[in-house]
Amino acid sequence: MYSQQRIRVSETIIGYKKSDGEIVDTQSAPQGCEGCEPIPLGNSPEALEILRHSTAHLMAQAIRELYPDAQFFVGPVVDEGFYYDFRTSEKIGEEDLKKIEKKMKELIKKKIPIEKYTIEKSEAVEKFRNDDLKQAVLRNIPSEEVSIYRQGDFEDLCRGPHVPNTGLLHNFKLTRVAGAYLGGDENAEMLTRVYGIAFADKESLKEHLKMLEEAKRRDHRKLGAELELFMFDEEAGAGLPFWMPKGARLRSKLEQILWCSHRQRGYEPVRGPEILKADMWRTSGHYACYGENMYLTEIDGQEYGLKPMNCIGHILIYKHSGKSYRDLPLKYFEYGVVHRHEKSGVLHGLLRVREFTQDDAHIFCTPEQIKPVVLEVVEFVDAVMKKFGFEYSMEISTKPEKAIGDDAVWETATQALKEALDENGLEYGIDEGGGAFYGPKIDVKITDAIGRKWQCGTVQVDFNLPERFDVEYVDEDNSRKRPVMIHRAILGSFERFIAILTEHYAGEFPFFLAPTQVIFVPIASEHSAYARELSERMLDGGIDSEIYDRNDSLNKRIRQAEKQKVPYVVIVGDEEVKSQSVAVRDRRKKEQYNLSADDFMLQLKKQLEEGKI
RNA sequence: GCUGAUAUAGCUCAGCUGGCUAGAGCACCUGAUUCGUAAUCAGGAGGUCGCGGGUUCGAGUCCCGCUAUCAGCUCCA
Repeated sequence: MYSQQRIRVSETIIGYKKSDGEIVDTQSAPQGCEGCEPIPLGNSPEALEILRHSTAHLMAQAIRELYPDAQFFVGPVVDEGFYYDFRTSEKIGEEDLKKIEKKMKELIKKKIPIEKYTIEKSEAVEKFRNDDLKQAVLRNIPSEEVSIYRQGDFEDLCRGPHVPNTGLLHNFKLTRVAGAYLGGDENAEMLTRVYGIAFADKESLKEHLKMLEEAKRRDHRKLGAELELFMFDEEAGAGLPFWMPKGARLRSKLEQILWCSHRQRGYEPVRGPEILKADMWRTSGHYACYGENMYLTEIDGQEYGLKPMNCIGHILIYKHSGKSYRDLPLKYFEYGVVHRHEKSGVLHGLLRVREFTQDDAHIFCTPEQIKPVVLEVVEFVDAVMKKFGFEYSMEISTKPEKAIGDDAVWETATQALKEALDENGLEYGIDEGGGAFYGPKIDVKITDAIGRKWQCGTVQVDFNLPERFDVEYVDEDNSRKRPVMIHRAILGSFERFIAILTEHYAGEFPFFLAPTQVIFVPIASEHSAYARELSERMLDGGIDSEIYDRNDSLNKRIRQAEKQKVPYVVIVGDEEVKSQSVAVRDRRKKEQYNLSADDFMLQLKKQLEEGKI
């Protein structure tokens, strides 16, 4: 991804890779390392590991010089760079990062050697006796010996690896400052965390910073405002999205596409109420397990809860009439609006909200049907993901320690999930013990434009709710049996999915989803009638268009139209009216061409068809 | 929820260490202009400076509380 550095730095060896993959630095192997692969300074994963870890230490050294009372916890390398957690009496803000960077650059110029020595753990405990954070680190180290790295006056307990001296650490950038719980424990003290990124060469750093800029440009919150898709209102409440006309058009198109694909796959639409008596939630277990996330209220002395999930509605509809084995598998689906009281700090545009709509379905089936049903759902997921060009990965989560149901059923269900994926030639990871208490599941994770992973689709096998609600069917031998319930969502939620779509396409939605698919720009006012005529034809064909015929210059209206990122901007003037044609600016092809109005309509209808799943 | 930061017109932002009627660009309204592929000109209107307290002769500016947003942490579709 990043350009290979071409400069002499590649001659500098900063460590060795052992056959087992372990990295040793030059401090640990001053004589070299026999049978090891040398690691030249560069952008290989191993070199970056060393580089970034050392940059983290360099940052700590700079922070110590600027804030002498700073105490350090840990400073690891992570996917997107490195960070260091620490505590100081002074508050550190974004504007202080420059100061720290400056100090780091001074230290780089000095080319301070980075030395390593090893002491007994007990010695280390004594050495850092006044530093409770280091004591916490030491408590987590099982070995009897610990290593310490020293650069100038700065020393830190560390396993390494590090570069030989600070002069090799030119290309870095501190990216943000934030708080982080000590040891990741919500109830523990909060430390200051500074994040940074480092590369072996300047070009790669530049590329990375450009990528971050691009991510900002694609941010669905920014695009959502620019394209007038959705909004929030401070007085209405946090995490409660409003869909504006263009956003609602986009969403409605997605809903319709998905609705058809559900019907074609044999799903029956159902709809449950938004609010149910709290006793229902007690029976389901939500009240106990999920209660703090639920919105509860009292009506006529009865406690009610706004639904955080749609399962109960579907179960009650199933139970309303007797079911036979002939009815199974029975697939109920609903665009279910749910409310969950998410913590205020986690709300994030449309990606994390308090009211959202799931493309939810519950499939009631026999244990034998689990496998084919799951296979069908996975194929459905794959078709949808392919339609939008998403990369995704899947994970099977197996039986957790606290679980209900006997092992044999768990085994059958888990095996069914695995086989379904294997037979579909799909790869998956295993999250051992990560299942829900009622059954194993497959999670579908989409990778978005910035490389973030989002859990969207999910397929869960549930033996619990059928039991709790006494759900039954009559089998061929006239005995009453318990069906299995499969909970599944393909998109996850329309809100989150549309956020990801927006960033994925950078606001340039494919034709079949675009809120406005065509913008007409009549050259002069007398051409508006022709534009209106075409616009109405389009609406008949299910295509949304707008006419930009305000009293502005032609250039300005074209500019405004282009800024909407619509697939087609159509210019019409005397020539077009005369020949019943259109002059098209095609955003996808980045071309301009003329064709007859009829041919254009045909082209658009064909493109609408591309939206079918 | 926690840590830190931010909140000025519909949007993006000025407004120095508290000092007379709070500025700009875009958007909006009116008029002129009717144009062949990314910003025509002129005029106008629009803000109890997020909300509520406090300090002060005087608060957009300082302090406290609340609300919302942002960066993370913890959690999740």
